Amino acid sequence: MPELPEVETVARQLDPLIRGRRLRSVEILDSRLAGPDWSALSGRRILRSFRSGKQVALEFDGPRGRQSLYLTVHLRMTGRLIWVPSVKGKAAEAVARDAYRYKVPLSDKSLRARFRLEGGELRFYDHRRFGVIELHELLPEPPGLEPLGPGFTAARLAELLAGAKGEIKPWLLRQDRIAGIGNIYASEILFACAIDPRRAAGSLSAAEIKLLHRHTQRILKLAIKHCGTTFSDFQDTTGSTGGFQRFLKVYGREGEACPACGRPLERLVQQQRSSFHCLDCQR
DNA sequence: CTTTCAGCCTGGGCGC
DNA sequence: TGCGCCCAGGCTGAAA
Repeated sequence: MPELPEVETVARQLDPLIRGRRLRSVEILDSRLAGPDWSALSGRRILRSFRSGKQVALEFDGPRGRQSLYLTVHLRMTGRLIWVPSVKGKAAEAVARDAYRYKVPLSDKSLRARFRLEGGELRFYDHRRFGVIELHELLPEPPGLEPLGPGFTAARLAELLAGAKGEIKPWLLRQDRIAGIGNIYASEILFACAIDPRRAAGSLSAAEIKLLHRHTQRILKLAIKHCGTTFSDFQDTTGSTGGFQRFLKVYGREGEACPACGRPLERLVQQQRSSFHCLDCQR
């Protein structure tokens, strides 16, 4: 689930649930996550939960003059952060199940870490175990531009694209250029711009760059508004389930009619990732 | 320098 | 029921 809008959704939903709570203990259930000295967090209070690039970051206070610590979570493909309040038995499990619904449901087998806080625990589930959790004294800066920040302008985008090599769709996935776009939104953004994903990144006209700038912001903001995209077998939805999948125009729709012209949409593979596009609408 | 491409993991889904 | 293959919202690092 983890592109910018989904990570933003998780960080926002988590914030009011865990802000101000003190951490009691950490239990790591996956040896891949065993690196940091988790005891450094014990007794510290969470100041806020926010997004940095595609990562969820939790700021912990620095008691007695010590500096803050930042816990960063990269969800990669299947990571999930679930808040389970300390209520009795079945009710707590129901909260965990309903907090977010995915194609791969929560199971105890994919529970990788638990952060016990006052009043509940923050669980990290990760079916495929690609997720990364780190501890930092200074918040690491995302390598690329924040697309919803003031620095992301059409002019800046044009500068970045001026020297760009390769095709535009893989370029949009480069986190060291723009931080936050992933495989779903790259296809959706290019469809909105009517730009062929195979176009050379350096070949976009000034008008196309303006479109790219505008639709990148528009689509990311719209997806955040709908709590991101959830691929799910569940027909049942809850308030915190992503709703943007209803608005996907091309992603995952190979063979379906283009919403603009009706021609069957195509799937192609670029750098081992699927891209979806319309041969007529995108040039 | 670029670009490709296996690898990291754990399945689900499909064709045979 | 089983086997082999392809697929998956991300990213790294080695090879070419």
